[in-house]
Amino acid sequence: MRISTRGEYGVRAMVYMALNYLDGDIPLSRIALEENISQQYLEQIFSPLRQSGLINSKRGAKGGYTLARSPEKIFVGDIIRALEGPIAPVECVSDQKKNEDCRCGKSDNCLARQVWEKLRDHINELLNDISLQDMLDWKH
Amino acid sequence: MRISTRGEYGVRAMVYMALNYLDGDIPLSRIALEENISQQYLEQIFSPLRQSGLINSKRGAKGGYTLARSPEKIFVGDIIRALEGPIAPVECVSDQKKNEDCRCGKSDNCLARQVWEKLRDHINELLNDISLQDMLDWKH
DNA sequence: TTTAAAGTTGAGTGAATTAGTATGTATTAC
DNA sequence: GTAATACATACTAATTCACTCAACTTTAAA
Repeated sequence: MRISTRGEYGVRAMVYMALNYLDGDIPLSRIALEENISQQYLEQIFSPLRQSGLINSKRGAKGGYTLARSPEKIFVGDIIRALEGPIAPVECVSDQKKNEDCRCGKSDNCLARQVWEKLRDHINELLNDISLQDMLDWKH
Repeated sequence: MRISTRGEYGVRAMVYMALNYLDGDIPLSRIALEENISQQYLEQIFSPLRQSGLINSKRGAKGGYTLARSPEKIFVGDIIRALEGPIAPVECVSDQKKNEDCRCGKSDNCLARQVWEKLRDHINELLNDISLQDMLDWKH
């Protein structure tokens, strides 16, 4: 039950962006430096964040990234899903999958499946309810 | 955010054991057949389940496995933890780890960490609350 | 108009993990 | 003694992870 470093770094980077929301465009070099993450790896991470519409980019000198909307409108769930795809503890309860694709072969009376569905929904509800602004507010 | 097939198969096998709780010793060959899981792989999965005290084993002909206690006293969280270790979305909120080991270097004001802690606790609370008996009761 | 700073893209890579197989040993019922 | 079972260890092919590397495009500023 681990998220990858993409998700982990992505959340940290987005929190950093939220903390510095008023600074305008923030170059990756700055995030890489302050969060101690490889800049080239961050580039890979920011690409799907941009494609998901969570951040805007500006190319060229003095360019960088900005949050696409205010921190209270961006949720951890958005970030994780952008970076790791649909949140699902097993393949057969992922959005793209239908019951029939289940490894277990039980089309509708798979008791285990109901656990995975509950777990999936629980995780999504939690992560969809934590905004970047919520996280900023936690700061003592 | 996936669990491994060990956890997935482990839960299915344990549900099977619960469904057939009154049958006495159940050999792996039967579970492997009915749940369509490799018997050799199941052997690897049952070893930590036994070491965690969730099942008892009897060797030799007519041997097999039985639940170590009744289905209402065995929880999905027990099974997952036995097979995958502590449930934690990132390493730095795993039981074994201390704050200082965190990749981010922020000893106590890591905002991201608080998300992972909430997520960890949420998942554990859910899985610690679903017993095998609960699952049997779901059966239409 | 040049230059440097920045984003964008795709390929490559070594290490680790996953999802199993394969093989052999020990124990027990009959 | 034999067959059925648990137990244990080693092996492996494929995949994923966590990056690095290299090339290109765009833009601001000198």
